[in-house]
Amino acid sequence: MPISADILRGHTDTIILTQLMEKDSYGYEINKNVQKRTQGQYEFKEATLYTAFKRLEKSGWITAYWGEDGPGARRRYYAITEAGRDEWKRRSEEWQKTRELLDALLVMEENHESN
Amino acid sequence: MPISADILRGHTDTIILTQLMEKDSYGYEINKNVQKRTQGQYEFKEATLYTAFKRLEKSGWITAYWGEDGPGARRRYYAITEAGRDEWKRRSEEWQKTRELLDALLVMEENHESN
DNA sequence: CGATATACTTCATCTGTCAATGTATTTCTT
DNA sequence: AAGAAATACATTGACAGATGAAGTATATCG
Repeated sequence: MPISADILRGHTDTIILTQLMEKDSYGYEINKNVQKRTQGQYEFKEATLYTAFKRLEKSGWITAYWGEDGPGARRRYYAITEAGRDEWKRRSEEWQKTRELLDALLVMEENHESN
Repeated sequence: MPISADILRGHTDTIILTQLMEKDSYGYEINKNVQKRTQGQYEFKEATLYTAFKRLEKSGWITAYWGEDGPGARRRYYAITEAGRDEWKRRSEEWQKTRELLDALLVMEENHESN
Protein backbone atom coordinates (compact mmCIF):
# COMPACT_ATOMS: atom_id res chain seq x y z
CA MET A 1 0.00 0.00 0.00
CA PRO A 2 1.57 3.30 -1.11
CA ILE A 3 1.68 6.38 1.06
CA SER A 4 -1.26 8.63 0.32
CA ALA A 5 0.11 11.81 -1.20
CA ASP A 6 -2.47 13.86 0.64
CA ILE A 7 -0.47 13.28 3.78
CA LEU A 8 2.65 14.69 2.19
CA ARG A 9 0.79 17.65 0.80
CA GLY A 10 2.62 20.83 1.59
CA HIS A 11 5.98 19.11 1.81
CA THR A 12 6.56 18.98 -1.92
CA ASP A 13 8.32 22.33 -2.08
CA THR A 14 10.52 21.53 0.89
CA ILE A 15 11.55 18.19 -0.60
CA ILE A 16 12.60 19.94 -3.79
CA LEU A 17 14.46 22.68 -1.93
CA THR A 18 16.34 20.04 0.05
CA GLN A 19 17.78 18.58 -3.12
CA LEU A 20 18.63 21.95 -4.57
CA MET A 21 20.55 22.74 -1.39
CA GLU A 22 23.03 20.10 -2.51
CA LYS A 23 23.33 21.03 -6.17
CA ASP A 24 21.48 22.40 -9.15
CA SER A 25 19.16 19.83 -10.63
CA TYR A 26 16.19 19.26 -12.91
CA GLY A 27 12.76 17.71 -12.53
CA TYR A 28 13.41 14.25 -13.76
CA GLU A 29 16.56 13.83 -11.70
CA ILE A 30 14.96 15.18 -8.56
CA ASN A 31 12.14 12.70 -8.91
CA LYS A 32 14.53 9.81 -9.45
CA ASN A 33 16.33 10.83 -6.28
CA VAL A 34 13.06 10.89 -4.37
CA GLN A 35 12.47 7.32 -5.46
CA LYS A 36 15.99 6.32 -4.52
CA ARG A 37 15.87 7.97 -1.12
CA THR A 38 12.56 6.33 -0.27
CA GLN A 39 13.48 2.95 -1.75
CA GLY A 40 10.76 3.28 -4.35
CA GLN A 41 8.07 3.99 -1.80
CA TYR A 42 7.31 7.45 -3.12
CA GLU A 43 7.60 9.60 -6.20
CA PHE A 44 6.00 12.80 -7.42
CA LYS A 45 3.36 12.86 -10.06
CA GLU A 46 4.75 14.92 -12.91
CA ALA A 47 2.08 17.58 -12.73
CA THR A 48 2.73 18.02 -9.02
CA LEU A 49 6.43 18.39 -9.62
CA TYR A 50 6.24 20.98 -12.35
CA THR A 51 3.59 23.06 -10.63
CA ALA A 52 5.87 23.12 -7.62
CA PHE A 53 8.71 24.54 -9.71
CA LYS A 54 6.44 27.32 -10.90
CA ARG A 55 5.41 28.10 -7.37
CA LEU A 56 8.97 28.13 -6.06
CA GLU A 57 10.17 30.33 -8.88
CA LYS A 58 7.37 32.81 -8.36
CA SER A 59 8.25 32.98 -4.67
CA GLY A 60 11.85 33.75 -5.53
CA TRP A 61 13.30 30.66 -3.85
CA ILE A 62 14.68 29.10 -7.01
CA THR A 63 15.83 30.31 -10.43
CA ALA A 64 15.73 28.39 -13.69
CA TYR A 65 17.98 28.02 -16.72
CA TRP A 66 18.11 25.71 -19.72
CA GLY A 67 20.83 23.09 -19.62
CA GLU A 68 23.55 22.97 -22.29
CA ASP A 69 22.35 21.17 -25.40
CA GLY A 70 24.10 17.88 -24.74
CA PRO A 71 22.68 14.55 -25.77
CA GLY A 72 19.24 13.59 -24.54
CA ALA A 73 16.16 15.71 -24.16
CA ARG A 74 16.65 19.33 -23.14
CA ARG A 75 16.67 19.89 -19.42
CA ARG A 76 15.46 22.78 -17.34
CA TYR A 77 17.81 23.22 -14.42
CA TYR A 78 16.94 24.90 -11.15
CA ALA A 79 19.18 26.62 -8.61
CA ILE A 80 18.25 27.62 -5.09
CA THR A 81 18.55 31.31 -4.16
CA GLU A 82 19.71 32.84 -0.91
CA ALA A 83 16.12 33.48 0.08
CA GLY A 84 15.46 29.86 -0.81
CA ARG A 85 18.12 28.68 1.61
CA ASP A 86 16.57 30.70 4.39
CA GLU A 87 13.19 29.29 3.53
CA TRP A 88 14.56 25.76 3.55
CA LYS A 89 15.97 26.29 7.00
CA ARG A 90 12.66 27.63 8.26
CA ARG A 91 10.73 24.72 6.82
CA SER A 92 13.25 22.23 8.01
CA GLU A 93 12.78 23.44 11.56
CA GLU A 94 9.04 23.46 11.06
CA TRP A 95 9.18 19.80 10.14
CA GLN A 96 10.92 18.98 13.41
CA LYS A 97 8.16 20.75 15.25
CA THR A 98 5.42 19.14 13.20
CA ARG A 99 6.82 15.72 14.03
CA GLU A 100 6.60 16.49 17.71
CA LEU A 101 3.08 17.83 17.43
CA LEU A 102 1.80 14.85 15.50
CA ASP A 103 3.57 12.39 17.75
CA ALA A 104 1.74 14.03 20.63
CA LEU A 105 -1.60 14.09 18.86
CA LEU A 106 -1.66 10.64 17.31
CA VAL A 107 -0.74 8.58 20.35
CA MET A 108 -3.29 7.04 22.67
CA GLU A 109 -2.89 8.18 26.24
CA GLU A 110 -2.47 5.07 28.36
CA ASN A 111 -2.62 6.59 31.80
CA HIS A 112 -6.05 7.63 32.97
CA GLU A 113 -5.15 7.63 36.70
CA SER A 114 -4.10 11.17 37.47
CA ASN A 115 -5.85 14.06 35.86
CA MET B 1 5.51 31.45 14.90
CA PRO B 2 2.63 28.98 14.68
CA ILE B 3 2.81 25.77 12.68
CA SER B 4 1.39 26.30 9.22
CA ALA B 5 -1.79 24.28 9.06
CA ASP B 6 -1.12 23.29 5.49
CA ILE B 7 1.53 20.95 6.83
CA LEU B 8 -0.97 19.19 9.07
CA ARG B 9 -3.52 18.95 6.31
CA GLY B 10 -4.83 15.46 5.99
CA HIS B 11 -4.08 14.61 9.60
CA THR B 12 -7.18 16.29 10.97
CA ASP B 13 -9.34 13.17 10.79
CA THR B 14 -6.67 11.01 12.39
CA ILE B 15 -6.21 13.43 15.27
CA ILE B 16 -9.93 13.32 15.96
CA LEU B 17 -10.07 9.54 15.71
CA THR B 18 -7.22 9.27 18.18
CA GLN B 19 -9.20 11.09 20.82
CA LEU B 20 -12.36 9.12 20.14
CA MET B 21 -10.35 5.93 20.63
CA GLU B 22 -10.12 6.92 24.28
CA LYS B 23 -13.68 8.00 24.86
CA ASP B 24 -16.71 9.63 23.29
CA SER B 25 -16.28 13.34 22.99
CA TYR B 26 -17.52 16.51 21.31
CA GLY B 27 -15.98 19.19 19.14
CA TYR B 28 -15.16 21.79 21.71
CA GLU B 29 -13.60 19.30 24.10
CA ILE B 30 -11.54 17.65 21.40
CA ASN B 31 -10.16 21.01 20.39
CA LYS B 32 -9.29 21.91 23.96
CA ASN B 33 -7.42 18.63 24.25
CA VAL B 34 -5.51 19.40 21.07
CA GLN B 35 -4.40 22.65 22.63
CA LYS B 36 -3.46 20.92 25.86
CA ARG B 37 -1.51 18.15 24.18
CA THR B 38 0.44 20.60 22.06
CA GLN B 39 0.96 23.12 24.86
CA GLY B 40 -1.05 25.68 23.00
CA GLN B 41 0.95 25.36 19.83
CA TYR B 42 -1.94 24.14 17.74
CA GLU B 43 -5.69 24.15 17.58
CA PHE B 44 -8.29 23.51 14.89
CA LYS B 45 -10.21 26.24 13.23
CA GLU B 46 -13.87 25.61 13.96
CA ALA B 47 -14.81 25.16 10.33
CA THR B 48 -12.05 22.60 9.90
CA LEU B 49 -13.21 20.66 12.92
CA TYR B 50 -16.84 20.45 12.03
CA THR B 51 -16.30 19.61 8.38
CA ALA B 52 -14.08 16.79 9.58
CA PHE B 53 -16.90 15.37 11.69
CA LYS B 54 -19.15 15.37 8.65
CA ARG B 55 -16.53 13.58 6.61
CA LEU B 56 -15.86 10.97 9.27
CA GLU B 57 -19.55 10.30 9.78
CA LYS B 58 -20.14 9.89 6.08
CA SER B 59 -17.27 7.42 5.91
CA GLY B 60 -18.82 5.40 8.72
CA TRP B 61 -15.91 5.83 11.12
CA ILE B 62 -17.84 7.73 13.76
CA THR B 63 -21.47 8.06 14.85
CA ALA B 64 -23.11 11.07 16.45
CA TYR B 65 -25.67 11.67 19.19
CA TRP B 66 -26.90 14.69 21.10
CA GLY B 67 -25.73 14.95 24.68
CA GLU B 68 -28.16 14.95 27.58
CA ASP B 69 -29.67 18.36 28.14
CA GLY B 70 -27.57 19.36 31.11
CA PRO B 71 -26.52 22.91 31.82
CA GLY B 72 -24.52 24.72 29.18
CA ALA B 73 -24.96 24.73 25.44
CA ARG B 74 -26.11 21.51 23.80
CA ARG B 75 -23.31 19.20 22.76
CA ARG B 76 -23.03 16.83 19.84
CA TYR B 77 -21.12 13.76 20.96
CA TYR B 78 -19.23 11.44 18.68
CA ALA B 79 -18.32 7.78 19.11
CA ILE B 80 -15.84 5.80 17.07
CA THR B 81 -17.11 2.70 15.24
CA GLU B 82 -15.37 -0.63 14.71
CA ALA B 83 -14.50 0.41 11.16
CA GLY B 84 -13.20 3.64 12.65
CA ARG B 85 -10.85 1.74 14.94
CA ASP B 86 -9.46 -0.19 12.01
CA GLU B 87 -9.03 3.02 10.09
CA TRP B 88 -7.24 4.63 13.01
CA LYS B 89 -4.81 1.74 13.15
CA ARG B 90 -4.14 2.01 9.43
CA ARG B 91 -3.54 5.74 9.61
CA SER B 92 -1.46 5.41 12.70
CA GLU B 93 0.87 3.06 10.90
CA GLU B 94 0.86 5.34 7.90
CA TRP B 95 2.09 8.17 10.07
CA GLN B 96 5.04 6.08 11.19
CA LYS B 97 5.90 5.46 7.57
CA THR B 98 5.39 9.08 6.58
CA ARG B 99 7.79 10.17 9.30
CA GLU B 100 10.46 7.90 7.92
CA LEU B 101 9.90 9.08 4.37
CA LEU B 102 10.06 12.74 5.27
CA ASP B 103 13.07 12.26 7.48
CA ALA B 104 14.78 10.70 4.48
CA LEU B 105 13.64 13.41 2.08
CA LEU B 106 14.23 16.53 4.15
CA VAL B 107 17.78 15.85 5.28
CA MET B 108 20.84 17.12 3.43
CA GLU B 109 23.14 14.32 2.38
CA GLU B 110 26.55 15.12 3.85
CA ASN B 111 28.64 12.49 2.14
CA HIS B 112 29.40 13.15 -1.53
CA GLU B 113 32.41 10.80 -1.69
CA SER B 114 30.99 7.48 -2.81
CA ASN B 115 28.26 7.36 -5.34
C1' DC C 1 -26.52 44.23 31.74
C1' DG C 2 -22.74 43.51 28.79
C1' DA C 3 -18.66 40.76 27.97
C1' DT C 4 -16.83 36.35 27.64
C1' DA C 5 -16.85 31.39 27.25
C1' DT C 6 -19.13 27.44 25.63
C1' DA C 7 -20.94 25.01 21.53
C1' DC C 8 -22.42 24.12 16.83
C1' DT C 9 -23.43 25.18 11.59
C1' DT C 10 -23.04 26.68 6.77
C1' DC C 11 -21.00 28.76 2.68
C1' DA C 12 -17.79 30.76 -0.52
C1' DT C 13 -13.06 30.83 -1.58
C1' DC C 14 -8.29 29.41 -1.91
C1' DT C 15 -4.58 26.16 -2.64
C1' DG C 16 -2.17 21.86 -3.75
C1' DT C 17 -2.69 17.43 -6.10
C1' DC C 18 -3.38 14.84 -10.14
C1' DA C 19 -5.52 12.47 -14.30
C1' DA C 20 -5.29 13.35 -18.89
C1' DT C 21 -3.12 14.90 -22.75
C1' DG C 22 0.46 16.64 -25.59
C1' DT C 23 5.36 17.61 -27.35
C1' DA C 24 10.14 16.14 -28.35
C1' DT C 25 14.46 13.50 -28.23
C1' DT C 26 17.40 9.42 -27.43
C1' DT C 27 18.36 4.60 -26.72
C1' DC C 28 17.39 -0.11 -26.93
C1' DT C 29 15.50 -4.13 -29.32
C1' DT C 30 14.58 -6.88 -33.08
C1' DA D 1 15.12 0.71 -40.15
C1' DA D 2 10.91 0.32 -37.50
C1' DG D 3 8.87 0.36 -33.04
C1' DA D 4 9.07 0.43 -28.03
C1' DA D 5 10.71 2.40 -23.99
C1' DA D 6 13.05 5.83 -21.42
C1' DT D 7 14.14 10.57 -20.83
C1' DA D 8 12.29 15.28 -20.17
C1' DC D 9 9.02 19.06 -19.89
C1' DA D 10 4.34 21.57 -19.99
C1' DT D 11 -0.71 22.71 -19.52
C1' DT D 12 -5.51 22.23 -18.17
C1' DG D 13 -9.61 21.08 -15.70
C1' DA D 14 -11.48 18.78 -11.75
C1' DC D 15 -11.43 17.69 -6.97
C1' DA D 16 -10.73 17.74 -1.88
C1' DG D 17 -9.37 19.77 2.48
C1' DA D 18 -8.75 24.09 5.11
C1' DT D 19 -10.54 28.39 6.43
C1' DG D 20 -12.48 33.29 6.92
C1' DA D 21 -16.72 35.05 7.76
C1' DA D 22 -21.07 35.13 9.46
C1' DG D 23 -24.75 33.33 12.16
C1' DT D 24 -27.42 30.86 16.18
C1' DA D 25 -27.93 29.82 21.13
C1' DT D 26 -26.99 29.28 26.15
C1' DA D 27 -24.37 30.01 30.55
C1' DT D 28 -21.31 32.50 33.51
C1' DC D 29 -18.87 36.30 35.50
C1' DG D 30 -18.04 41.00 36.93
